[in-house]
Amino acid sequence: MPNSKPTPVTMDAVYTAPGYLFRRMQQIAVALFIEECKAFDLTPVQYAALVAISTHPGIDATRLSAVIAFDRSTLGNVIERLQAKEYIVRKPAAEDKRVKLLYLTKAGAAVLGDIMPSVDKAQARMLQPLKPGDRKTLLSLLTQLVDLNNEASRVPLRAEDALEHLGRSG
Amino acid sequence: MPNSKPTPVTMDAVYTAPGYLFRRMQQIAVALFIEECKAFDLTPVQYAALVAISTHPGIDATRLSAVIAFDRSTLGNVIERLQAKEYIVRKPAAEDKRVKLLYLTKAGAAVLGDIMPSVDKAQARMLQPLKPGDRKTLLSLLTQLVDLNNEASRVPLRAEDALEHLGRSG
DNA sequence: GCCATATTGTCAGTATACTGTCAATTAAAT
DNA sequence: ATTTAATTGACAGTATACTGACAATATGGC
Repeated sequence: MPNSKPTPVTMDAVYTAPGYLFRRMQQIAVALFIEECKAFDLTPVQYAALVAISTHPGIDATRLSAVIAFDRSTLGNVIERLQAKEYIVRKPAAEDKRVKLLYLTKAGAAVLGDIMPSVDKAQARMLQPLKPGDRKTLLSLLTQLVDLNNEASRVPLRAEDALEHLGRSG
Repeated sequence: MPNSKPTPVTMDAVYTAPGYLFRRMQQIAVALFIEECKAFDLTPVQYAALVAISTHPGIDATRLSAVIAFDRSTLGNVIERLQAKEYIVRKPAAEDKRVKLLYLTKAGAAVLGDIMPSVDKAQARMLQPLKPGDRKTLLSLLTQLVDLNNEASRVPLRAEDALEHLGRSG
């Protein structure tokens, strides 16, 4: 045995791990979103939920969680907060007493229209430090990776689920 | 005004936003870490903290938060849990009554050595779906982006802060 | 129609994260 | 030396996230 010493642990075990880098970028992305959108009192998660409800009026919570890939448990609280801010309303479904359907209010539609430029600014800022070509490359690889790893998270994205609610009385 | 209609909102406003993609990848990264490391009862955050304490024995909580770029408030709870698992100990500093210095226990060093292969497996799995060349490209761009956006988060990474504790009695 | 199964929303429990605040303590200014 | 400012660890409050469980309700096989 020429060398039986254990490999010394360095911080590179953390700094070069993709998981650590994704965590950092998520922190940075949220910070930039909050900073650019501080006039609107909406978090990134609440924004995504609003967009999905706007795109799929009358969707229910379970479908919504599949469409934006957020945990159903978590989403309950998000919906409560959006309701408290009077950006959405919940109406019980006619043919299924378990289900509550989600709709944007006028105020919700208004805030969604108003916040868009700030959201775009935040999204642009987080890629800003890269050269334009690199931005495209990163976005492309990131999109592929999220798609190819879709099943790995607890709540895989099921965009097509959004259409199911159209069969309801919605 | 040739067209005064508002732009219709689609889910692309969410799906193509880098912030959303980073959130998804973070969810996926944590899920894969937990799955690969379920035998060890360590979260990604706890793992990073253990590595940092191993690399910088006698570091204090504030320095630790700078070294792994975690919020100081959050880190308090993380340290408590690592202490409860008896992977670290806290000793009051001699020359500064406010400070508590952090050290790995034997059990902490052992679990860190044992968990490494599983951590590596998890990190490899999350990039696995990409071609090897694309993995390198993504990792390179991600590393650059995190570095260039360092100041944007509440707790920027300050790797050099780790050296300050060497001036203590530690 | 009845029973096993699945779905829906909800909740309790744990673990990150960030904001803001605080007391104790130390360092800096003068 | 005394006032001022900064640092440290802690805490309360809010907001994601995930696990596992639950009652109410629907649905399927038979």
